[in-house]
Amino acid sequence: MVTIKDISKQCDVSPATVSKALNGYGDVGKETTERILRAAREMHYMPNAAARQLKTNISHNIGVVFEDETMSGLTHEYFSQILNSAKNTVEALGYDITFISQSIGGRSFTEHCRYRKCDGVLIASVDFTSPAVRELIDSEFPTVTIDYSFNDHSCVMSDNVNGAYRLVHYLYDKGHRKIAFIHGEQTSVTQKRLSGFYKACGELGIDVPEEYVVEGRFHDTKVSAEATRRLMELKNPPTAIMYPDDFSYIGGSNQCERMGISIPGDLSVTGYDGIHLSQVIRPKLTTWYQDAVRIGEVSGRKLVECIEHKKSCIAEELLVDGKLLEGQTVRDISADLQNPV
Amino acid sequence: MVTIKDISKQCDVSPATVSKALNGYGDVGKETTERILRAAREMHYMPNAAARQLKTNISHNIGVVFEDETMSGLTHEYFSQILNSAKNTVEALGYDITFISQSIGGRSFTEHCRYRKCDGVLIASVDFTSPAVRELIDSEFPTVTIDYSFNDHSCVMSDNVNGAYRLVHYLYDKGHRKIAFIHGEQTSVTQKRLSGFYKACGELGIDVPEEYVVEGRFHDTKVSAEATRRLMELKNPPTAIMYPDDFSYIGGSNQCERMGISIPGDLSVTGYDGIHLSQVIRPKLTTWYQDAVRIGEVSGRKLVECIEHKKSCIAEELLVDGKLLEGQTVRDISADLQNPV
DNA sequence: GTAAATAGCGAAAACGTTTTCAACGATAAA
DNA sequence: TTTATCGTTGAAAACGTTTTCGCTATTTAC
Repeated sequence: MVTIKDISKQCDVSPATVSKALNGYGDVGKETTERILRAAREMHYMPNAAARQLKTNISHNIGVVFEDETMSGLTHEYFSQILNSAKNTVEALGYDITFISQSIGGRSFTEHCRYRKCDGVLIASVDFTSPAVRELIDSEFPTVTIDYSFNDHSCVMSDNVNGAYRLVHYLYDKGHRKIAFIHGEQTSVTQKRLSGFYKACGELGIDVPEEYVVEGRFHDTKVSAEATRRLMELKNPPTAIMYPDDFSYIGGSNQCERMGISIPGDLSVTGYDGIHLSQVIRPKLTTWYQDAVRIGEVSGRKLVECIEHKKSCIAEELLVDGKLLEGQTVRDISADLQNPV
Repeated sequence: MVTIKDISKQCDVSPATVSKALNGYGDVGKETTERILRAAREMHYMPNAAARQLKTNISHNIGVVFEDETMSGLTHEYFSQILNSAKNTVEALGYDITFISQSIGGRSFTEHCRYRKCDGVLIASVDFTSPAVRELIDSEFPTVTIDYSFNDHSCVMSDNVNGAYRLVHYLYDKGHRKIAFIHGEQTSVTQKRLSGFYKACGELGIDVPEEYVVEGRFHDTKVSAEATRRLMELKNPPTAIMYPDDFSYIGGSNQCERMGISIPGDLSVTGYDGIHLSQVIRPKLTTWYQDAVRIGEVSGRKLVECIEHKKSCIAEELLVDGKLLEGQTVRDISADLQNPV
């Protein structure tokens, strides 16, 4: 491996000068700088990250916390996309990404980060209420969380209030007045969607029977199928169901088929996420697209900003817009409104 | 941050002794060792990875090469699972994972690995024919590839020959004699599946018209839909189609619906991969399950073995078994065999 | 002309480890 | 008693950087 010392010999200058030239200090002569840079290039010099880190205490390394146990992090397309996008973003800024986990040896997230001297940590798809995450949040590391907000820490979220809000509006425009909402577990994401849901319903004068709002589970087809069954067996079933995510819709769809309910003939539905799958199945799913790529970008950028300007960087909640993907799972029943069954 | 020096002061021994005690050299007295370990624990000592790496030239860090451009790596459930599983495996062995990419600055995979001083590299889901990958393979780094085999390098694959072979046999048992195969791009995986396909057909005396074997694209619903259309418009259409992967099946399924072809009533189909999705859609997909978790495990283990016993570790091709997941997309038409249409 | 500022460079310390080697005292062997 | 052996410890060098500070030579200001 060629080191700074090798270059210094080659160019007949001191190691100090080489280092400075390489790092663009104004401190060294123009001609010398050029000679050094050329030599470095020709000799295929690669800085030794460990040495640099040891000296500067900067690793140019960002930790990423993903859920371990259920594997639901990496396997979830939404989060995979966020991770991938964040990775590309921070890489362009000179940072690498290392997975952080609490290992068997009882090493916590925080300790793992300390061991690897992460410059900052991106936290996504994890149980945010766990003490391990709390410890990390309270630690010395700059953090950015995704889809969950801590006080005094930056956070990137897709605009869940607006997403649910707009879906309701869309359904309303299509003539729906009996709208059910199968939502995810009690998380802050769920709460925002609920608030968007109720806000829209309130504005539009839609009456929401208690039994129309049911708790499901993200990404769980069994639960969504069961919830769908219950809803459709009501004396007064809804004309539209909003699912917590695109994947859950699959369960609902299966259930409808079992019950002889046609989508969108008898029942209109919407998903959430806008993953690839939702756009290739038939009927194409009407859903709310969360801009995962953008979320990854924004969170990566924000984290790097926090790292490099720790002082001036303020904690903030960044909202990323989504958009409605109009598919074929919502029927326009506004004509029926005049003469209801 | 508490260092070895701090501990040495606390325990009234030299830093050298502390280091040795911590690393379990036999070299240091029993009582002293205990004192040191206790102090380390109490003071929350964390070794400085950079310093250690600088000295030992071992980073305990494994690079992972995933496709960048199309994002098809991380977003592909099969590969996500492999990655996740490999991650868990190597973490248990004391290694962390860092993503390796060729960055904008024109840094190649190999240079990136050198910069981070990766102890070894896992290569998956990438264009294996690219010069950048070739360079990495030829470099000083121990590598393990997934689903692609280089000479003199270890490689982990699911048993693609057997997978295709067994699918054909299964279809045959259900009475199918006209079996079409939409396969993926020309990769070594595809070639193995083709060879398994032809082997089974040969053994069973199944005649394979040339037009029954068509090149599609992995994970591409449009292409699979189009290929399905062509096949079903033949004068003599197949009674069964094998798709290159579960996702591609979605495209085929849509096409069949458009053409009024019922699955499995009029056409039997199989997928490949056995991702979550395939088991929750209706009809449930009959498919070949690739044990991604096992593949990740095996490749992680093998890589660490190569790293830690560079000398004695032989390059080998490791096959991981899969299994048939019987769904509802293959109809038993053996009764029809007696009196064909 | 002198004094002061500046540009360009190098010596050396430091970052936190690991590891070699020597030294020491104590014990075993001769 | 002397010598060899062993177990335990420490001094010090090394890994490849970065950065401070001081030095010289040159330029600028007066």
